[in-house]
Amino acid sequence: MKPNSPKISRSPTILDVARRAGVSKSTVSNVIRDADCVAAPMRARVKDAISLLSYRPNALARQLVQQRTTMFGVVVGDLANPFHGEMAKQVELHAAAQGYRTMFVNTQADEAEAAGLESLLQYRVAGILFLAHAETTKRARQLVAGKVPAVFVTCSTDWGDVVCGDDRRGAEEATRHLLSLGHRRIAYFADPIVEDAADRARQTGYREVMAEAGLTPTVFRWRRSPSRLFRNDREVTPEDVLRGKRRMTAVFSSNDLGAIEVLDCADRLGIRVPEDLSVVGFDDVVMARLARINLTTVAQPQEDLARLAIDTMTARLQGSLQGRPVRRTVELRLIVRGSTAPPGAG
Amino acid sequence: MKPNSPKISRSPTILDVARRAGVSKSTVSNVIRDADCVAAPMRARVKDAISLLSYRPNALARQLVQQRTTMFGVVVGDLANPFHGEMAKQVELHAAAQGYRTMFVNTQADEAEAAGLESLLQYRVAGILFLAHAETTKRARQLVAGKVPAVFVTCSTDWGDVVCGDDRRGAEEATRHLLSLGHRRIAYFADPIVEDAADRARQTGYREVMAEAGLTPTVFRWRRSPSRLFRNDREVTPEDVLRGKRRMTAVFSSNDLGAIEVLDCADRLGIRVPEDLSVVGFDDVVMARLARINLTTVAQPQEDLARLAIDTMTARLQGSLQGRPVRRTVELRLIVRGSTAPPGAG
DNA sequence: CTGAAAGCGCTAACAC
DNA sequence: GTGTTAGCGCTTTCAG
Repeated sequence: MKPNSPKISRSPTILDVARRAGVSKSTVSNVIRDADCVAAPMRARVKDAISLLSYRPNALARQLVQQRTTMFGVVVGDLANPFHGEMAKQVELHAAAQGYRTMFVNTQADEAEAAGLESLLQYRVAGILFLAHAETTKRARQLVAGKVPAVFVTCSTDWGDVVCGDDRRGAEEATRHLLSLGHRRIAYFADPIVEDAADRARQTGYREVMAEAGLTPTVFRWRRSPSRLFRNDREVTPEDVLRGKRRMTAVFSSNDLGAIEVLDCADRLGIRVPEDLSVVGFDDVVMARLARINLTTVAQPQEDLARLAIDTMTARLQGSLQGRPVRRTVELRLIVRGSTAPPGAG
Repeated sequence: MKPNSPKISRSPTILDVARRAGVSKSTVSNVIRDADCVAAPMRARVKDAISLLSYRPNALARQLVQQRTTMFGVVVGDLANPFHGEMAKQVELHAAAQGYRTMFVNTQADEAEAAGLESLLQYRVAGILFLAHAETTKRARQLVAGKVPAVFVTCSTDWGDVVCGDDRRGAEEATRHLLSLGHRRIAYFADPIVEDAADRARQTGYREVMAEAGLTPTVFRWRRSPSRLFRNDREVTPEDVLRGKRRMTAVFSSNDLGAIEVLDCADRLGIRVPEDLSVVGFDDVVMARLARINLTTVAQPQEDLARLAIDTMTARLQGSLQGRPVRRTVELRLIVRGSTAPPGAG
């Protein structure tokens, strides 16, 4: 109604700044974008007006007109999982260092993932980083493939760039470590929360080294809630595996959480680690370092992985990386702690 | 140059859909916003066009014109910390359930926090949730106070809504538990990563119950990297505290991570838990449940905290909550596990 | 119930 | 160097 009643406390726009400084919109725009075509005194005047009004550029408007955003979508399996939490942190850190904000999408349920991805795409994120991904999910592919670059960290796919550790070599090293200690009956325990491709690679490393040594690989798989152990879809108890004459003397777990579960079982069954049972994990989560856990494990260099992932993403965005998906791996190294020893060391 | 060369694979806009369906822009808009003023056949025609072109609304454009976004900023101290990881997960989940996306800002360094907040404000986030906050940071206040609603979860301030556990009562209960087991020399160990206000409240609970029982409170504080213990700014070793005639028989730690650190020390010093030393933590991180840790602790109901935080935020946004900052607390409860026992139980 | 028109705050040519 | 102008993709009055 009253034409000159000011809208209360609307945040100032570039136009307000321009009026205040007595210049035009574009001069202000030039100043805030650090364009080099503005005279020093003019620039100072504009900057004064900016801080006077405490003007803050509207990223939405800018990105709308520029037709590109500086946001990444990050799909993370479960932030409560310490490995994912740490990875997420590193990814956010490196993205921020490159001027990108991150939108997180927690997922586990398939439906949530699809909805989350859809929403990320509506925000026109510049790219999507997958810190977890079920390969079986064809949905993700049809949703994002070709629209924005996707890079998969610590998980795998054939339709996007992949950054991960050399899982197979890592598993080989772990298995060799157990062999060199004198173990012969070494089991592989698969935790289903490990991505399929990573699990396969680790399993392959394990199987190969076992075969080389003339030993039979034995693979078990956890099923969650409540935790139960399966071999070839036949349920077996941890007791079956860890007790008796034909018992396993060592377990190589596909991740640290699984390894810690094995420690728990051992404790319950009164089996001593490492005297009666050696355990090796994978990831080197912070927890693994605790004196009470003290787990021998294959360390994943989370910071390197995150940096490489962000670098790959920005390379795609700048066009310095083009064409077919690439796969970049980093070396893994075994950290020997107190959960492994020669069999019968007690 | 060639006026009819189509821009290659630009994502379709509302206008493309309108043309394809032979209607006007606003009709399409009415359809995608589920406005009830569109005839069924028309709506169907538009929907066909939408899926034909696989049109996806541009959230940036929408939010620019609506002058409000559906994004929350989330300031998180350290995602690698399992308590924060879990909280972050719950917050993301509940925000998503209310139709809000979350932008995470990792912080620890003061500078990073300011830069992160600035960037969140440029994105015009609808509100900011603090999952960690150093009260000393006056910067945050001048940056966000009055601009967008802020809610502080598990940390405190006087310039925004606060959602947290009843730290004092929780600490009282923990201390009483130790007293009732027969302990008299009970120390409080403060971990500096716990927010100041929370630490104060927990300490108060501890001191009060000690005083009631006619006992002297004894407070120690960790300093990080390398972990060293201080009392009144005088360095003392864990050995001083946990060994000898005047040794403490119980430790109440301001968080689980600190409590686990105490377990580590005990292990190194050959002190048995709980026979020679009882330990109580705070938070109930997943780790605390491990058989090897098995920590008695005050549980924070992370999901309740997250839900309450999001509810508070949305209430502010809808205007159903107005005026001065509110403080909402949830009850905490003690989980008794294996790290506590009567003194000299061995 | 549908369509035309006016912006949201900003950038990016392109004249002056 | 600086100002003018035309949109970015969408919502939202307001006439038909």
